Amino acid sequence: MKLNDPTSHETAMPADLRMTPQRRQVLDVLQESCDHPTAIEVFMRAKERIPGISLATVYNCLETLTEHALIRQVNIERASSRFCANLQEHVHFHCEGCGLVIDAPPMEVIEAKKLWRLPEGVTVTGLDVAIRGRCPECTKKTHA
Amino acid sequence: MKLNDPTSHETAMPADLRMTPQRRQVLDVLQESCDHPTAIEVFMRAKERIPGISLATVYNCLETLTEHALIRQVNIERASSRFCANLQEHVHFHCEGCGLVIDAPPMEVIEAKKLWRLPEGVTVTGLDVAIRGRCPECTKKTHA
DNA sequence: GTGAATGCAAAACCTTTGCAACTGG
DNA sequence: CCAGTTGCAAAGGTTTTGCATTCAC
Repeated sequence: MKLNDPTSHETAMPADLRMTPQRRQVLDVLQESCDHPTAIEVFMRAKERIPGISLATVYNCLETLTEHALIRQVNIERASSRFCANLQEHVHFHCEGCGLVIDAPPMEVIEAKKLWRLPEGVTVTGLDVAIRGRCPECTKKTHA
Repeated sequence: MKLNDPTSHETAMPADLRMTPQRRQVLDVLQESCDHPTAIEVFMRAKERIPGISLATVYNCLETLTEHALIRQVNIERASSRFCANLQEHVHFHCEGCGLVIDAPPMEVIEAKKLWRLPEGVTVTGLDVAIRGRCPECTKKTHA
């Protein structure tokens, strides 16, 4: 049996993670999808394999799998959109410790096409960047 | 009277935007806030000034002000979080035409601290990037 | 056997919508 | 005056929660 083969749909579960059919299928669904499904979409696809699976379980699985780094949650916040009146070009630094949000201006013009490999022919109209980390205060606390 | 002074709380409304007390206060709240409030938070702060203001109006104002580029909406999607099992380092390209999401790997290691001006002492643990634009197909349609 | 995970239903949220009343230009 | 905006209430959709049942180890 293949273990830890990224192309396999039989990724080994970490030892500290109980392997249930629901978790297995949720992970499989995501490994077979390339369209970044929402929780609801994962639910519908998983339901084709485990008709009795519940939405709450899918949410549980997604959370657990994310915690164990088997999948990634694409949006930084599950929460609601935030707004700001700072119209200068800038990105956002989110402190994982205290939730602080700091505006960070670019050092130089950021050209997405030079930094990331994009398909030929795409048009880039904007860039939304969220930097995750710990603010100076929370960094100190971590070291303490 | 100061017009178009970004530090003023009396930013001139564009000629094509009807200036109502509600819009004025929602904009003022955002210009006085540096913590990127959510719609609900804007609502609560605006309520202190216009007790009768309704949440629906705040949503309306946020949408209108965003359309007129007087404020920015921080998260790309109002919609729900998406998930992916691609654990390779990559960012996401969202097509504004058809909604397609494409994974884009970095050309080289991205160092947030070199690209954006961050406060001294912060720890960076991750970078979430969403590139907005039009995929090759939708780019063609736009030119047609 | 037992602690953890599931399924279900209900609740909690956030956001949108429909519509009558109101108002800024 | 009147198109556009507001406030309210209700609906829509997503996510979370509580709890009895089931299950993986």
